[in-house]
Amino acid sequence: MGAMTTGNISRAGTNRRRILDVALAELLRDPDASMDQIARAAGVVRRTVYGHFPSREALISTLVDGAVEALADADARAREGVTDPAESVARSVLALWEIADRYRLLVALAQRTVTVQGIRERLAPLRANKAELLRQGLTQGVFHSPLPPAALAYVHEQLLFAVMEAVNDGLLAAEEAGRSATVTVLTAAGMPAGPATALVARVSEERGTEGRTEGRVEGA
Amino acid sequence: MGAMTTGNISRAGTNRRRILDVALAELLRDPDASMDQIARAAGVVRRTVYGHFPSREALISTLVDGAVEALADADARAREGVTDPAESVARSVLALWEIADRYRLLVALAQRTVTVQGIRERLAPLRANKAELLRQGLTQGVFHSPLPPAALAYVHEQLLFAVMEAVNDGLLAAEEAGRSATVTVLTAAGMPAGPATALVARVSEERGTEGRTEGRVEGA
DNA sequence: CAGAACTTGCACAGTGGCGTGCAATTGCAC
DNA sequence: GTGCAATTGCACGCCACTGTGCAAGTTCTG
Repeated sequence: MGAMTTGNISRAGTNRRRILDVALAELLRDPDASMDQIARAAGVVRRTVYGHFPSREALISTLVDGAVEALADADARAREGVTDPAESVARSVLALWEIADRYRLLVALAQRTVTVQGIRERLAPLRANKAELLRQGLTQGVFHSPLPPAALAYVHEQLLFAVMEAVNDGLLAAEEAGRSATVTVLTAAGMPAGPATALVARVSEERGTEGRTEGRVEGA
Repeated sequence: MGAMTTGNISRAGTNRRRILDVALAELLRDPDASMDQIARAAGVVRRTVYGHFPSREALISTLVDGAVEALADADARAREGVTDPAESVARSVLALWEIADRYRLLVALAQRTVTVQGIRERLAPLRANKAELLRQGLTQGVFHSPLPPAALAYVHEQLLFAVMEAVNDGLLAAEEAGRSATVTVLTAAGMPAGPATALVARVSEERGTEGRTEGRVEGA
């Protein structure tokens, strides 16, 4: 009884596919989604999922492999025959975007672990400040970007994370990283590389000298 | 017996502080780190942690609040009295970086959920391709960046994630997003905004017409 | 030294997830 | 219809983690 929920599409293949699709969505919405959550979301019982995938890990592996393969293919196809680096990058990104867009709702939300979720939430005020700053810059013509200020603020935030990770992985010296990150943030906002570099050099010089009040913050 | 492990620094305050420090590291290395892992890493028994923080959530909250407060302060101080947007952004980022650097090992690694971890791992080959491409562009003078190619590849990857999230949050139209993201990637690599925009317009136009082979991919 | 504050070690109940086994049911194919 | 494959609905056992209680220590403070 009660087999009217989503209709029994049955015939394994279809179900397996559906499980994979739904699992992608569920898992990236919440990386800790349980097998039961996934199963229910797929309109299926937990036991059935185990019928298709021996373990949680196997399911995830299948998922990731598929996505990455699609991305790699798109990237390769987009770039074949193109020699100019800039055009190559452009084609690559555009192609990747099309694929990634399918996973957009998913991949992007994947960054929201419980922990990271909380952090970025409380970072919202900072981001708002930065957005306002960017808006001014765009209006004054100091910056140029097709992105709205708020989106640019997101970009800046993630950009800093990226540079941090680069430092962690030894791709970049920690001392240089701050200035490099700053220059990159400015250029990402559409400021020409030359002036951006000069500005950062000047400001960072200033900070190095006059800025040193030597005291520690008093608070806890 | 056996109280010789790390030496009993005792006197609560010190311990509480240490627990917070270590917890930050552990939690951001693995957002699902258990109270036991944290306690052990702090050279303390699980029960002791509960002596300082009533629950896991309370611990995390304390942590995040502290970090965010520090960041907000630094940002505010760096920007006071500065009117030029570009300089303001530069000062802000440099200041934030100093603070964030403390959490670098931590925050950056936070993105490595088990799920995300696997994804980015298998994305490595793609990233390597892109790094090589960027290297060429830098050599040829098409791109300009203080970052080494490999680090720039990280930046590009995260940048795409950022734009995806912006789309998800309704800050940006999905159709425009691909092109905007591409322009931003190019400018972040140091390409001037004007040419970047033109290039993307041309390429994306091309893709729109000639590129449409209308067929779906045959594979699974 | 005495007492207070803090830590430890152990034990406990509760919860929630994983992976498996098995019998019953449902649907598809021939 | 008969058979076959997949799905279902329970049933487990197992493990890891959370929070709490309590009786020992241990170390600092006065």
